[in-house]
Parts: sequence; C-alpha cells; structure tokens
Amino acid sequence: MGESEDRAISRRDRQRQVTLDEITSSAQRQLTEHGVRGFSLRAVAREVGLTPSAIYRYYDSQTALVSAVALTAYEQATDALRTAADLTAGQHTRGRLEAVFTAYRAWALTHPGEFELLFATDQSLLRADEPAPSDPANLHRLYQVPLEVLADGIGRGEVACAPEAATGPQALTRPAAAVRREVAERTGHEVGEEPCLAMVSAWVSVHGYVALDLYGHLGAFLVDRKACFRRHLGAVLDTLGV
Amino acid sequence: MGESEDRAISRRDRQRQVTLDEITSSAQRQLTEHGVRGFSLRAVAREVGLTPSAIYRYYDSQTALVSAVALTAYEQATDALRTAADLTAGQHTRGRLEAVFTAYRAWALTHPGEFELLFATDQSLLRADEPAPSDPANLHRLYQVPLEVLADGIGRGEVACAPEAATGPQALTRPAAAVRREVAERTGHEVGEEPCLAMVSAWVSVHGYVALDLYGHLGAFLVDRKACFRRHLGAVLDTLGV
DNA sequence: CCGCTTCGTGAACGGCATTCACTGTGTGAA
DNA sequence: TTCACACAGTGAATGCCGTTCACGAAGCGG
Repeated sequence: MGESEDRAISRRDRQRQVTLDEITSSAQRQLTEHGVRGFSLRAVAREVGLTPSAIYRYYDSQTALVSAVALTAYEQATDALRTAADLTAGQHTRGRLEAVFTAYRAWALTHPGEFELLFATDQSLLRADEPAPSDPANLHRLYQVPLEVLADGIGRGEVACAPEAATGPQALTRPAAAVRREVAERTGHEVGEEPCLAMVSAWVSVHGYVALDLYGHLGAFLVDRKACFRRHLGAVLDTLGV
Repeated sequence: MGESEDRAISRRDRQRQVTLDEITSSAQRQLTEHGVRGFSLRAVAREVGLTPSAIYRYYDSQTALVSAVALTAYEQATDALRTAADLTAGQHTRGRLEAVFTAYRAWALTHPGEFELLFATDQSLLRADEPAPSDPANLHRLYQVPLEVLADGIGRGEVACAPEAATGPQALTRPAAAVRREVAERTGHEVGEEPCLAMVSAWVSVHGYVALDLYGHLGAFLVDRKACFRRHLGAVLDTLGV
C-alpha cells in the first residue's frame, strides 16, 4: 500500500520519462538552431550522452522523433495565439485579431526551425506512425483561435454576420465544419461558412507575409518589414470586414 | 580561317557544355521528383553515368549545382508569369493580373521541388559563389511582371493612380526602387511607391495560398482548392483596387 | 610530336540513419 | 531471497551521403 500515488510507476519508468523528455527537448533545440535540414539524430544522441542506436529505444526512427517535435511545436504555436487572444479579451475584434496574427508572426520569427517544420516542409520528414504528426487536427486547433475571436465579435454585434449565402454545395471539409461547430459551442455564437472562408483567406495572406519574410525574400523589397506587416495586416483585416 | 562562327569553340568545349547541361537538367528533374531534401549529388552522377567526383569538374559543390538549378528555376517561373501577361495583353488589368497570379500557382503546383527550393528553404542549400543563386535580382524580375501589368493599367486610365502620399521616409529598398524605375521605362508609366507596396501585399497573399496549398495544409479546410483560390485572388485584387 | 590542360576514375575520409547481437541491471513473481 | 525476464544501453556493421585526392587517359595548342 505505502505510496498511493505513484505506486504503479516504477523507478525505471520515471527514468525513462526523464531521458525521453531530454531527447525530445534536445531535438527541438537543435531543430530551432540548425533548421530542418541540419537536423541530425546522431547530434541529438551526442548532446544527451547516448549512443545513436539508444535513441531507437525511445523513437522508432528519426521521422518519429521529428514528428513528436512537430506535435509540441503545433501546441506551442497554438498557445502563443491563444495567449494573444486571451490577453486582449474584451477589446475590439479588430485589435484582437491584430494581436493574434502579430503573435503568429512573432512566433515564426523566434522559432524558424519549427515554422519550417510545420509549414514549409514536404511530409517526408513527418508522417510517422504513432503521434499524429501533421494531423490536420493540429492545424485546425491553430486556426480555431482567430475564428473564436471572430465568433466573439459576432456575438457582441461588432461584426456583421453575412446572411449565410449559399456558397455552392459545400466549401468547407467535414473536419473544418467540426471546427466551426466547436467554435459555436465554445463562444455561443454561430459563424457562417462564409466568414470561415474569409478567415482562411486572411490567415493565408498573413502566412504568406510571414513565410516570405522569414526566408529573407521581403528584405529585397521592404525597408521596415515590421511596419509593412502592420500595413499588410490592416488591409487583410479590412477585407475580412472587421 | 575556315569556319568563322565557332572557331574558338573546340571539340572538347562543346562536349563539356553538353554534359554540363545533362548534369543540370538531371539535377532539376531529380529536384522536382524528390524534393530539396531527397536531392542527392551521387544520384545525379548515377543518372548521367558519371562518378560522383566527376561532377566536381563542373560544379564546385552540391551547393553550386543546386544554386544553378535555382537560377534557371527563377527564370522559368518568371517566364511562366510573363507568358500569362503577354497572352492577355490588351485585356482588362484585373483579368491580366488574375492570369498572372493563376500562372504563379500553376507553376508552383507543377514544379513543387523548384518552388520549395526558391521560397521555402533556408539558404543553406543555396548561397554559392558563382551564379548569383538567391540573388534578390531574380526575385525582382519575378515581381516585375505583375507590376508591369499594373503600370500598363495605370497608363490606360483603368487603374486609379493614388496621389503619391508621403509614406514616411521610404518604404521600398533601393533595388526595389530600381525595379519601379525599370517598369516605368518599359511601360512608359510611373507607378508610385504606394501601388508598389500594395502589389507586394497582393503577391504575398497569393504566395501564402499557394504555399499552404502545396504542402497540403489547405486540404484540411477546403473542398475545392482551385475554386477557393479564385475566391481568394478576387479578394486580393479587390484590395489592390484593380 | 610534346607538354599541358582537362575529363574522368577509384579509393579514401568522415558523417549520416538504421539494424542487430550483445551485456548488464532493475523488476515482478515464485 | 532467488530467478527469469523485460529493457536501457552498447558497439560493430551496412549502406547511404558529400567531398578530396592521386592518378591515368585523352584532347589540345605550339
């Protein structure tokens, strides 16, 4: 009987969890530092003081390891967006969306390796077997944040709710429709398919700026990339009608 | 005296050019097929029937080879845009820009490896020494195409030319301003800094859609990605005021 | 014809991911 | 307490990879 809490957790299990975390966080750090291409399973093993082959006791392959990192990266990105949304709760919708999308850019600039991993990599590095790696659900959770802000704005009458014009048979996939439903549950306000599509467009436009900025392509054109982001974001939010 | 044309071109020089082209085109094909990450110098050597070390008689390193491919990829992309612009010469500006940006998406979808190489890769693979690899000038040439279409529209009075409001000290870099000047020379019509920035925003928004689409992220949301692209593009062109 | 440049080879080095037979050791049951 | 076993970790081996280097075999200009 003795300890009631962690009776089932043996000494070895605890140690395993420790080294597993060590491996994963080392992998994330190296990914941030050296990028997707510079990533090396052996380097991770070196850093945690293990033989390369020992890593395979924890992850089936390099792919699985990277996928695990991708998973936490998705969560961290979503957290960053959600924090921005929470910090601005009660403010005008436009300002909140500005904050959320600015957080998106900030996260990308401070986590270039993870951004590359999630958004700019062919799936050869991901698509493992155990932890849903580039599972659409992760992306949905991210997208859900700005959508909830929009729903909140609709609920407070700030944002005009388009009269749900019939946009052909159906433009959103079933999983995306599920997101729409969950947003409605969480915020108590429906968001039509139309605004959902508009929000996808907005997110896409913001993503484009961030992606090009991150890889240095905007530096060829723009002197002050931060200021021009504000400008770009403003135009995007205008289009969104918020 | 004999042949006046290729007197200075020896038999060997010609053969060299042939194998060089063979290497480069093989590299481009493999890049398209296997992506940036799956690219292998040894595989290229295998395909052209050479020893890996023999490649170094033609390119200083794998980096140099990839950079050369990137250069031609830039040119091909620019050609694709320019063709779209030329084919629609005389039509309405909006339709022409639609054609140009649709060509951008089409090129990306048919050349995923090259797109990744140009826009979604950290410069570790590029930045060679000989042929300006990810030189901003290449990007400028690409960007110049839609800008010329816009200038043409301004010249024909279709597009309202904003009254050149002072947008702070200067938003465009000097090379970008040079593009603006060249556009003015080629089309005979000035394009203010303001429209140039708006066009950057438009291009950025389109790029975001293409990038996310290419990596399968939009499939999680949108049923008909082509139709939604038209929709997105329409909104972008509305913002542009064209 | 000769010397020189150039193309191509094959071996080698170090790094990579991955597999496998192996050793010790913590663990749970007898 | 003892025993068998599951399991973390090792180290060697395999087959990729990019890159270098010494060498042979041609084509080339004088």
